[in-house]
Amino acid sequence: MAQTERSGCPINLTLEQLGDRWSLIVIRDMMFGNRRSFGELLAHSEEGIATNILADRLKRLTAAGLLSRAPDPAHRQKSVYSLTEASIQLVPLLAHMGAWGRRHTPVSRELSVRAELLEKGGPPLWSAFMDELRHLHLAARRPPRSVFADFQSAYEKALARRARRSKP
Amino acid sequence: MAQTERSGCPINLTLEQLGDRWSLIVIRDMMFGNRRSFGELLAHSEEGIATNILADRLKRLTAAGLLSRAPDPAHRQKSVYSLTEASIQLVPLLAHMGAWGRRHTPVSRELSVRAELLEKGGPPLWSAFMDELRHLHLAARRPPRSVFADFQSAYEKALARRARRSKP
DNA sequence: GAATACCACTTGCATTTAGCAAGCGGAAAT
DNA sequence: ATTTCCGCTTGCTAAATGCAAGTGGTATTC
Repeated sequence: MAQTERSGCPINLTLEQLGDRWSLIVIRDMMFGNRRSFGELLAHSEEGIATNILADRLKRLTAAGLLSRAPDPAHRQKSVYSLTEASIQLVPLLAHMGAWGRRHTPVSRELSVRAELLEKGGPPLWSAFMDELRHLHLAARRPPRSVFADFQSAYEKALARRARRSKP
Repeated sequence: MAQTERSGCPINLTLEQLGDRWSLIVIRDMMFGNRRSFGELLAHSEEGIATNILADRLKRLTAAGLLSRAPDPAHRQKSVYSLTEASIQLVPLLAHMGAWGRRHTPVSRELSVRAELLEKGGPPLWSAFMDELRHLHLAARRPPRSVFADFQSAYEKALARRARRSKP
């Protein structure tokens, strides 16, 4: 989708930037899954993103200032992609998408736990998460608590609960 | 975009429902512009939606339970489209899209005033607006204040301010 | 050093979606 | 009867997505 600026409405302009099938999925995976390289994003894509689409989106989002890219100091073939302040500020938007989706679409329980926590935690939790993302992606100071760790442990609990529930 | 349920993640499922170029634009126009017919949505489309896309989206959103359609009692050729509870619950999402767009995209001042009010008003204002939309679209009780009227007058003030500013 | 594996894409082709504008058929107005 | 209105539909082109093989450079293994 070309950047066409069909109108100056903020909702429209946000959609022109992010309103395709895959951009927010890439940002979600970096944000919640801490995927930072092409290979990680590809290998762990729940939705099965194609290589050409992933390459295209990483390039576009980087050009638009929503991601940044640096060489991986540990491995010369790889780049490390990071969120920028602009993409970190999408946390409330993604939280609302998660909340709406939990209510109106047939979500899987395990993949919903983060959305549930974000909804329950509200704006204070979102701010804490954004601070943590600034630490992980922008070299900001480490915040006192890890929202990320909360998400992970809730997800693992949900997986364990499911494994227990599916016992014969 | 076919409904493929590539994963059970709520963000992904929300995107599968609404993550195309036009669905949220149609919902926005119904919500904020009170456009209720095919002809109105077409004639007042700031972004110039094409007739085949509009027809397709109205059909899809209706089938998905995000819009409802009834014959227009005043005019036999027309239908009246209404938001449903599911689409009314998109207000916070659209509010956040507007807020993000105001910060990160080159918005026009006049078309941003609603987004600015929604951001300033926060969740209490969103709830009031949703109640008003339930009145307008779902025959719920009329709420005490009109958020809609606030939006309109702010928009008209911004237009007047622009007209005054462009005087030679 | 040669062979193999890894890495991030790129490519070629098919399918789907968006975009433009004329066209269609029925209803309403003149 | 003719013209206009109304909500689409259609035919065609352009753009985006999707699949899977291919490419070229780097790193590791034998």
